[in-house]
Amino acid sequence: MISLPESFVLRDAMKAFFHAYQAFTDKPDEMLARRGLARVHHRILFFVALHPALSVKDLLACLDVTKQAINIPLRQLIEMGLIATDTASHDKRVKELRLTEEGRKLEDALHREQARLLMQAFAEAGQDATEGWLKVNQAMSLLSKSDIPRS
Amino acid sequence: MISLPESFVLRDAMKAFFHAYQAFTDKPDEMLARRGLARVHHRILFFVALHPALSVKDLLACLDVTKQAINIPLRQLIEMGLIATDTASHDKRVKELRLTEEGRKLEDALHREQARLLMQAFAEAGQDATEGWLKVNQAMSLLSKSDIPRS
DNA sequence: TTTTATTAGTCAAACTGCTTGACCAACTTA
DNA sequence: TAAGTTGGTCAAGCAGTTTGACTAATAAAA
Repeated sequence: MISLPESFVLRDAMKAFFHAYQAFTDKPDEMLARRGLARVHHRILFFVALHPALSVKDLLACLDVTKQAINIPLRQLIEMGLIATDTASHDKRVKELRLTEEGRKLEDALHREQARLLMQAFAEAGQDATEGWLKVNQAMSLLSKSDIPRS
Repeated sequence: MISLPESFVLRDAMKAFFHAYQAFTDKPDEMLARRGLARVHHRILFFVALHPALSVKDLLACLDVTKQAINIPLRQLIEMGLIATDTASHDKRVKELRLTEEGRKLEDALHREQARLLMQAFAEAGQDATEGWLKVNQAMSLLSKSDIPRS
């Protein structure tokens, strides 16, 4: 049984969560803006990096948005040569999305920036806290609807 | 020293963070939408609940947005009788924002929904993990620029 | 084989949330 | 009195998203 913190403590935790997420997206947003890109582009790059050969449909499910929402950003990434598409061998309808070499470079630069922030917070909080942070986020993310679908 | 997870593990952690935050804002967004309100309104209500007598300037600093961004949502909340304003006694320029009784009710309903999700994740992850989660978020949020300013 | 469902893509219209920039009014401080 | 601060407003514009309607290619079911 988790000891219930009083209401104001829980609100402080929520505030910290809010600001932590804000800090997490801050630097990448800035880097992307310099290239005329935005957070959507990063999210696309991120999920394609994490799940190579991701289909468009699964990408939509990951992000929990409509296909119209990523239509233009995805097209831009393809036109800029950051993402490549192949038609899947098992089903010619589906496109498999992959990072190009240049796409991998950009995604990696953004990833390193976020990793730097995380590692800094991890170092301050300690090993056990880090493992706890991962565990709670994992548990909470499973309470959400949009995970990579059981294809 | 924090043991460095391999690249793909860190990406999994980031993904869990993303989806955890998504899950965290999901239910409140839905409840707000039914009233014709949005996440901005919630953020305003949340910070006013956490910091009664908050000034507009400090609210902007909390949210890290411009005054134009909250001009209309804040006005709506005041017109709907969810937020009340008094002029500060120490400085007649500053407005002190407070929740009305009705505002407190709505904020509380939203808060309970988020608390329910958090407590569920906490229960699954355990007491130690919960404390670690708080600790890392706290550390990370302090790495961001926008906290409540030392007034 | 014909029909239905799935995957991907597109165009259009609309709305929200946010930005920059330019102001104004009230008040405080130097 | 002059300068700075806090709050508020109007305007224009952009990005990200939505719903809705439609096409095309392919796969699966009848």
